[in-house]
Amino acid sequence: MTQQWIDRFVTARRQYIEDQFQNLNSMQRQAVLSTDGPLLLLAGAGSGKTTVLINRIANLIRFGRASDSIDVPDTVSEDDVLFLEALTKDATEADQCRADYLCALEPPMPYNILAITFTNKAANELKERLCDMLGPEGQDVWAMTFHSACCRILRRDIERIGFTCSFTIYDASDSERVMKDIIKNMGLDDKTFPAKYVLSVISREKDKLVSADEMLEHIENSNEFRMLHIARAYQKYQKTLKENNALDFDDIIYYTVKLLQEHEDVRTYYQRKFRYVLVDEYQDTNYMQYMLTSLLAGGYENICVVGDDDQSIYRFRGATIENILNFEKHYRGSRVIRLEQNYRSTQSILNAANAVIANNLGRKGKHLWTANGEGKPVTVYEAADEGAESNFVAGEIISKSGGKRFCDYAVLYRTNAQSNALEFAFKRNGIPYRVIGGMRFFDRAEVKDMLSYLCVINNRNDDLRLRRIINNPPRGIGAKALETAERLAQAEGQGLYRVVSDPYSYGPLERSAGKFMAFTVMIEELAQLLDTDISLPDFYEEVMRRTGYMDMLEAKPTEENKTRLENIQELKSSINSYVQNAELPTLSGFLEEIALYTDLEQYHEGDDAVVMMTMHSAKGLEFPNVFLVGFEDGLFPGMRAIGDHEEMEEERRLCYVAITRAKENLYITHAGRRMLYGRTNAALPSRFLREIPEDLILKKGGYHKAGYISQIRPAYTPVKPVGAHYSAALSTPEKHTYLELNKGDMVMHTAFGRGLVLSVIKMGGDALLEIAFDQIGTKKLMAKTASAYLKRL
DNA sequence: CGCACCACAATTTTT
DNA sequence: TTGTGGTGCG
Repeated sequence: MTQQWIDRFVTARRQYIEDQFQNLNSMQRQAVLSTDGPLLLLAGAGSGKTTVLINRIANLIRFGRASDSIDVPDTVSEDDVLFLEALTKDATEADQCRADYLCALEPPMPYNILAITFTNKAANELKERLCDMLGPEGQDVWAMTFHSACCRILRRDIERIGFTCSFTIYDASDSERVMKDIIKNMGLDDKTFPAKYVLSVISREKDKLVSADEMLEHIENSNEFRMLHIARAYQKYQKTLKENNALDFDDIIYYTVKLLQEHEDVRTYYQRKFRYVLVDEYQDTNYMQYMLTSLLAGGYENICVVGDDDQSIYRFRGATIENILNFEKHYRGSRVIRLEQNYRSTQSILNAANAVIANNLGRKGKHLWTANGEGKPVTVYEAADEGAESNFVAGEIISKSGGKRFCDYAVLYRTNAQSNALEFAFKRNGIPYRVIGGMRFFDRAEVKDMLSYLCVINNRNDDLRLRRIINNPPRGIGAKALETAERLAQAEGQGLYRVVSDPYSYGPLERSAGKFMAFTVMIEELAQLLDTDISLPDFYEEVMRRTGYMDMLEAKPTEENKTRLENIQELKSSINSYVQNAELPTLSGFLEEIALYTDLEQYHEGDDAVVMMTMHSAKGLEFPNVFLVGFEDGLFPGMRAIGDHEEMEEERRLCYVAITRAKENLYITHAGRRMLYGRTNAALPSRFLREIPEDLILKKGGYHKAGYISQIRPAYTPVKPVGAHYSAALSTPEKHTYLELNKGDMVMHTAFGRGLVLSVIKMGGDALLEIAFDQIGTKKLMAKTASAYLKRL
């Protein structure tokens, strides 16, 4: 064929493929059709990014890189070109088949595609929608979370780094237990070295891919004794976990990266396997996850990341917004596509969100718009206290809903503790509600106990779980006997189970040997049971009985124990559903699923109830009516964020996420005083409220008029009030209208009382004041905001 | 060994 | 105010 024919073919091919994605807008389609090389997809809230992801994968499987390429196979004839050009929208099935065949260019198999998400929920949604679109072969796409993908990789090759493939996964509380023991054993004070803090330092090191030894090396020549101890604790912690054949959440990714880095054959295997890598919620990835994805995509460099820098709200967990900001530096020749059309909210809601987020400096910049229409203004309600605030929310829901479709309403707050007041109001008003978050099913003691039995049966090296259950229910194995056994195990460099299962070989254990024996025989019998063809649920039933756990609960039928009994029964239904869904159900498979599972999905059970959750948990969700409560400085943005620029930007992103959850109606409420931690404090409206243009806001609520504010707010005298500027000045004081204070000044605050200025730090046109108040202690205040309430003494 | 009592701290938490 | 974890006693 001549070049002209080839060009015509490429054009016709592109046209045909484009026609297959008519349901998308042009930016979305561009994202779907850009198959080759690194691609950064900046997808604003509600811009249909999951749809894009699914269609992109569909395009890859169906047409390979055809939509993005000028390559034409030699087999294509002039006839074919004419056929494609003549093809109409209502082509016969046979013609479509021929067209598909002609257009496909090196299409990958489903298992050549890796699509990584953060949550199980997102992964499941992806899988489901893929299967809807592609049929059963959608199952073979690697659509899973970071952690489950890594587990899958590790189960295959982890033996190369000294674990066995039946490894256990430790959750945060397991890790804490281990660390507490280590701190104690090292003779360190658990006040100066709280396990949580030590673990967080370790977590950050792991994120940087720094091993315990490397950390110690770095620290050794400095004289940071604190870090030195932590580095040693890190070493011990990793050693303990290895002995227990256990990995924590960070290890799952850390070791996968190490495995890929250090074993060329493994790396090559996956780099050849994954022709296309897609990463969802890229703004939430940390360094380690960046390394992982970049290693996995290192073969073909076909990496597509989807994210929204404005929705990065997990910095505190190590997520680094830099990954998204630096994508174009990390991957040369990358393309960037912005999805800014929003299909979720009204323009008013988007305007509010745009206005708030515009105050952030470190961002790529996006401007959401919608064809949905203006919509109603944002309702802002000022309440006297959290009780009144809750009543307003309850009242509004009752009058608006008319008792129907409660599930169309969501209440979002900054901290879980805020749900209490709301729950009272909802109960009083008979509004059905559901609180998401807080205590999770698999965190309940009795559930963890039963799971611990299963863990020990699955992995006899799991000392941590063994210790949890060895005397639960009580078997007369006391702390003393256990301690002796542990010392023996330590001395021999063996696992606890080894010692305990052979107690007669150890003199010091003779008194409790019988009891140890009885316990280990029971475990062994259960383990043998597993080798028969017993079903997993039946097996679990046996575990509940033979361990005596059920008897223990039935023996004392208190209300509490009845609930516990129900909970361990409920675990059986989890096993049931696992068995039904898994291809090849195994105990270790179930345990892995549980370990990597959070019951966030509980929300989609579909009962008609108002949902309450934190703004963090609401990410990715949407509701027709959203209430954002507790918009007060000190609560949202939180105390810690005030005066810390980075933190403040993160809070603002959270605010942006919260606002963009609403489809039709958005309410924002704040209270003049709020009880927190048993203490009532005066509170000022959140600065984020002031960032929303007034013309988008409809103020509601009589509290303002009831005069509370005018009581605490002293007559504010704006500098030279002139005509129309007067009201503007009232709501937003201009630069330098604040009280100029110096270190050492005594001040009087209308709400906080008398105080001494400890420090003044200038920040732009504002200043951060640190004031020690006589009554309530030291507070950080922004001069601009506080000036209205402060006077010099 | 189990229970009661006290001290203490307490954003957010996809895995 | 709430929950949790550690300690000490019966």
